[in-house]
Amino acid sequence: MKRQRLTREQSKDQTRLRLLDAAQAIFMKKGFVAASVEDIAGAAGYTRGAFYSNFRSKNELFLELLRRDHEAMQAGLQTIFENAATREEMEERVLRYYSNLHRENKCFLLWVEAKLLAVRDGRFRIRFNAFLHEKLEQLSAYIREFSTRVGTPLPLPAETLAMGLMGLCDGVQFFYTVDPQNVSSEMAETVLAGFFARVVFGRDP
Amino acid sequence: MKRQRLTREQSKDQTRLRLLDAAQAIFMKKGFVAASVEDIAGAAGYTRGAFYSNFRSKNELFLELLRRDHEAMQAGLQTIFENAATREEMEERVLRYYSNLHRENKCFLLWVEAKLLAVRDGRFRIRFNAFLHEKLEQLSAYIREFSTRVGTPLPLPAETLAMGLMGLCDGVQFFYTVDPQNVSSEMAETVLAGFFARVVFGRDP
DNA sequence: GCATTCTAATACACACCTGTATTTGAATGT
DNA sequence: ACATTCAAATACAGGTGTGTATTAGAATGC
Repeated sequence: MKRQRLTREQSKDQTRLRLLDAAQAIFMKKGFVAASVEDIAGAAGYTRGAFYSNFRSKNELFLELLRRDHEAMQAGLQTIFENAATREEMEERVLRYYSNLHRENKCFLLWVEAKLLAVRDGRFRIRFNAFLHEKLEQLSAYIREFSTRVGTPLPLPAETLAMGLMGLCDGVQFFYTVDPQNVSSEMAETVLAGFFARVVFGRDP
Repeated sequence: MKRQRLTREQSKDQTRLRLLDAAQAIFMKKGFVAASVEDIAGAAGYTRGAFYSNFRSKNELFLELLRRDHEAMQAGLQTIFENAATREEMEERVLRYYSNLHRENKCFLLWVEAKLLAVRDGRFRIRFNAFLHEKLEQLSAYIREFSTRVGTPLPLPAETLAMGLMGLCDGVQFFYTVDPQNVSSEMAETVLAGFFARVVFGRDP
């Protein structure tokens, strides 16, 4: 266990990372607006000096946070289509992935906060919407890919399906997040699976 | 145009109403957390004294605001089923209502803010979830009513349909609200109508 | 080893908000 | 008319936050 001296770059990267992780936790707990720069720096074990030396503003840090999660989710999506199999297996895999999204998606609240910020801050909106747009396009591409692989034409245009499925998932997850007492994880799954199967496959799950 | 002296009760009701309307506007513009009691009172043409004399807290006022909108929406929903008609006309009416919700729903952002607050404030959550729960139950009831009227069994349990449809609508409207440039009102309508028709009617709109 | 460079801490000056306590003045009741 | 009551304004006593400017000290380079 050698704790050797860190070079400047290593040290700064470490600080940056700790600030990002701390900010994520604080944003989850208190919300973006209520989270102060002091809270974040403090939770990471620094003072505001470290924060402003690493990020121009809270918004800047937030976008970085979203970029991290955006890339992670993109990577997760990619794995579904690897190791192609029979049509039945593909359908089953896609359905299970979709109807369990609400359990995985740890950063959901972050994206909701970001959307609200985007509504009110034009600068932020431009950069944020780039993520949303990319997400929609990637999902559309996967949907087309799926259609080709299973050899069935799509019931609706890929873009329409993409937006509907993302919207549905977000909407249902919001219910689940706000009121897990009444809206159980199983209920959310039932809804997602039910709608997905009817819209995409035209049958029951 | 007689501007006669107001009685105490009238005057207080007026103040209360102005505060509520001002708060709604401010919450929309700046968000609930960023809105200060001073902002609200100021926008209504009063000082904080008037605010605290009419509401216990910002949360309290917020719940009142939600109650107003909740009742208005409930009333809107009720009108669809009045003047029963043929099966085709009913389906058409329901479909049009649903796929245009995102245009009417002026207070959408208020409900998003409320959900975020509910996640973080236990007291608020209990009272807020009562609204959500009631909304879900009412919608389920209407769905059952619809099924009876058109004489077709439901493709999914009424509760499942209710949650899915509400979630879908919320999710799609969020896209539309955040990025109306890329996600047009027509696009939102297409998605809502497409999903609704496939899930509920098992056919294209 | 000494000067330089850069990260993070600290100092500063100011802005804004909260909730309660007290006061003011208009509406009410007799 | 006069005393009472109540809505809303104002006074008060803090508390928290911001961003910049300056400083301290460790890493780097010669």
